[in-house]
Amino acid sequence: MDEIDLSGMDLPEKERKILQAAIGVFSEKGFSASTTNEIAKNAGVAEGTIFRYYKTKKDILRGILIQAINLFSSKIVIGGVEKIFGSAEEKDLRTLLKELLHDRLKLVETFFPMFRVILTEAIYHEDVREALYKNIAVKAIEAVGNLQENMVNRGFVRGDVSPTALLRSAIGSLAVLIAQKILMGDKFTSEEFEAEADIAIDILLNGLAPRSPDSET
Amino acid sequence: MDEIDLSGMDLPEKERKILQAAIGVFSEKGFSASTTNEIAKNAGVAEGTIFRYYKTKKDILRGILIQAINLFSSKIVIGGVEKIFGSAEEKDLRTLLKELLHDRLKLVETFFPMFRVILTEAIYHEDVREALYKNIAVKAIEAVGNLQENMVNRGFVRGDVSPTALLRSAIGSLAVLIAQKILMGDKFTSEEFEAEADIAIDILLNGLAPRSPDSET
Amino acid sequence: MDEIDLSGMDLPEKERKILQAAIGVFSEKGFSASTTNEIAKNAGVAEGTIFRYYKTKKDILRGILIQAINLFSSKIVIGGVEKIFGSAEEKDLRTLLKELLHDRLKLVETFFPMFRVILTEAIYHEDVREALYKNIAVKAIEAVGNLQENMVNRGFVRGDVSPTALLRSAIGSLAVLIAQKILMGDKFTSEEFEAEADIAIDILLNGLAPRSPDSET
Amino acid sequence: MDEIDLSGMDLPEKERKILQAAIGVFSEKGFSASTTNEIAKNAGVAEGTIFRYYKTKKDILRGILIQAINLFSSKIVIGGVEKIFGSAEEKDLRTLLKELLHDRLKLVETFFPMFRVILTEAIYHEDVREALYKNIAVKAIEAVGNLQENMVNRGFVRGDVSPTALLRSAIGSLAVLIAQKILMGDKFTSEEFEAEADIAIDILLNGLAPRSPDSET
DNA sequence: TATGAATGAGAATTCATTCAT
DNA sequence: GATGAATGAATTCTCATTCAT
Repeated sequence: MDEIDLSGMDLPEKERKILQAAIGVFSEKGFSASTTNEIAKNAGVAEGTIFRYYKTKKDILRGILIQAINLFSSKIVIGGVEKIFGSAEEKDLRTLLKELLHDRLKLVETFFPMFRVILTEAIYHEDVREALYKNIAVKAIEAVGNLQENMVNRGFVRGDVSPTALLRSAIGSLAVLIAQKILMGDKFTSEEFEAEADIAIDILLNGLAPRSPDSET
Repeated sequence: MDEIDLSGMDLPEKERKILQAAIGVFSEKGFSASTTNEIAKNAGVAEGTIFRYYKTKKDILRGILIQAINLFSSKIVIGGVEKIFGSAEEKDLRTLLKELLHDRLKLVETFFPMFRVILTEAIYHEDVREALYKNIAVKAIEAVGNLQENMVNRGFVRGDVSPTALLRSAIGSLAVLIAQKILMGDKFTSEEFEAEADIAIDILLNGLAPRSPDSET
Repeated sequence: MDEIDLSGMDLPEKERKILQAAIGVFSEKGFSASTTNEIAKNAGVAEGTIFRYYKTKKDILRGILIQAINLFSSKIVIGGVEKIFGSAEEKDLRTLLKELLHDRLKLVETFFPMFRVILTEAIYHEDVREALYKNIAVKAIEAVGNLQENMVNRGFVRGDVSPTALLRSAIGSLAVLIAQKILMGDKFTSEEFEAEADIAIDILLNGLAPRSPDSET
Repeated sequence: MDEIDLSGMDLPEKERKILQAAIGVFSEKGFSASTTNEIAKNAGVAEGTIFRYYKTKKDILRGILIQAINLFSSKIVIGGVEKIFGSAEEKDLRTLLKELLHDRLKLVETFFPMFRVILTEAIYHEDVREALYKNIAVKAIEAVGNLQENMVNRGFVRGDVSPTALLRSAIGSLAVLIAQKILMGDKFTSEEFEAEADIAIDILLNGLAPRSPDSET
């Protein structure tokens, strides 16, 4: 659950180790409760070395945020969505959403420590929210906008709602499920999760209201 | 947005002041970054006094959590839902959900500092999640279960999903909206929020998929 | 040589101890080379206690400077001069200067650690010089101005030079001697010092140039 | 005001740069507050290089002191005095002292950073004072002794005081003026300085006491 | 020889907690 | 009970010095 792979981001060897260790420690205890001493130990460097790369403890956090935004914005997060929806000519939306859910779950699991750090910061700091919004949310909305027309044409989604609303509802439905799986994983067997996922997607697609009898055939 | 009223929970005057101040300070900076000195100042008591009521700083947090669970579990949180759904014989589900959304938004706004503290703790601590789950989630699911039969009979909701799933989807849809409103409030005018709320509820009720043409008449 | 008595300046017991210790340590090693740990030890308080009274190490220095200016400005420094010159109707200038020299020497010896600290700071910091100038030099020049008319009338000093010039020359002549005594004290027996002092005062009064023969009788 | 020229002292290129940079930095912040990192930067060498030439930071200071003593002892300090007093057969003492004052002022201005460093060290360290005394003061006294007989014969100075006393009084009178000019230069216009210098020299020559009326004619 | 990354001992500062009043 | 001064362990950060390249 530790050891996020940052090797893609070409940082000096030591800096990467420090960042990686910091993500682990911050994620475990939160920023303020973490000590540079512990980060140094986990990174396998001297405490002083940390401060060659990051002027202050706070700068480490900033470093993490920057990496996170790089990581989540274009390449992985948005890219993943586009790959799933772009390549899948033949699949119906239900299948696509299921794939998406699993993909996102894996993403969150992989980057869980980083997520936790960022989430906490976002909860407390306007400027972090702002940065996430600008760098991730805006791009995601754009990406959904691009997909939507195609989806509408294929009869997959309603055409009468904005990409924002569409995205929000999808995120809401899936995020709650993912959060539950991640945070209370031990209450969920895999099969249960699959079943719950199917239901959640069904509700997302068809709504809570009963279908009018004739439309179900 | 400050000054949560805990007067219902009969605590010694000073203790209440301390808790209230602590909620404010923890909410602003997080637990670890907050100092007992600042709490004392905000509470208008001497620093030493805090330690008459709470053996350690951590105990203050525990005190907040206990209050929070009391507050959120039965009376306010679940109670609110029951009142809305119970009393409203004549309204349709769309209206009820709208009312619920506004009620929950007001709740979150009122208790925002407390929420923030609890949320952060829940993110980091299994035992807090456990406590919240047992004391709040379980009750909420029960409450929804009780409502559901009635709703199904009135043709408001599908009868083929569990209360858990139902609750999860509803929470997902509405929570994202509330979070957005709370955290990025300045990007939302009231009218925009109303419009977005209507759409979110519509999606929640009817789904993302296009209704089959004949069912719309 | 340590233990400056600051008891006149009513400071809290602990604060006085800290200040006193700081003067000693700063004087011995200079500000930057001194550690708060050593100050605390010398003051007999915990290191943390220092920071209840002075937010930063630098503030301790500021505290010393303030005390020093209080001490040196009115009461002791200027006051001493006035007492010597004011009360002594019958004595000639030579005697007065001798008394002054001894008084100043004692003053410098008593406050040597404080002196050293202030001197070093003054050498490096414009603002300290400014403060000393405004609070001490200006007053001293005034005081000399007040004395001068009386002196001129009694035929003791020339009336054709400004108080500033007069003060400067007097300080120059005496300060070098005092500095030598303080810094190289072990090269000076008391008798030698007295002899040198007499000569220095004679030169100050009569100049380096040979007196014109007739004026010597 | 920076950039002391040490090129006379044949040191390896890098070593000279390091010393020069160190003088600048030490002079600005004092020894303890200066960092080898900053010295390296100012010298345009790597931090490690410093330690090839000087085993410790303290050794850099020692290096400066050695240079300073070389510089000030024979050549510049004493030499300057001898040149002024030796060559000037026709001038009177007032003129000579004026020339000396200007020469010394220029000297102090030129070597101000070095001066500041040495002065601070001398204030704190007996051994530095000792070194300065032996290498500079003793030679200066000798030099003055050599001049004095000639001066006395020409009716310029009193013959009844020791070279030491003579030197001390001269230094006292002129040093105060130079210090004031250097440290509070902005309070002095050039003309004011000249006027003050004339007065100081007059007092040094003729004393503070009024000349006996008949001797002035 | 020169470099500069890495080190770790040591410095200033913070803060929960204690306790005499 | 309430206070707030005092504590000192713990924390962040600095910097002279070393050493592999």
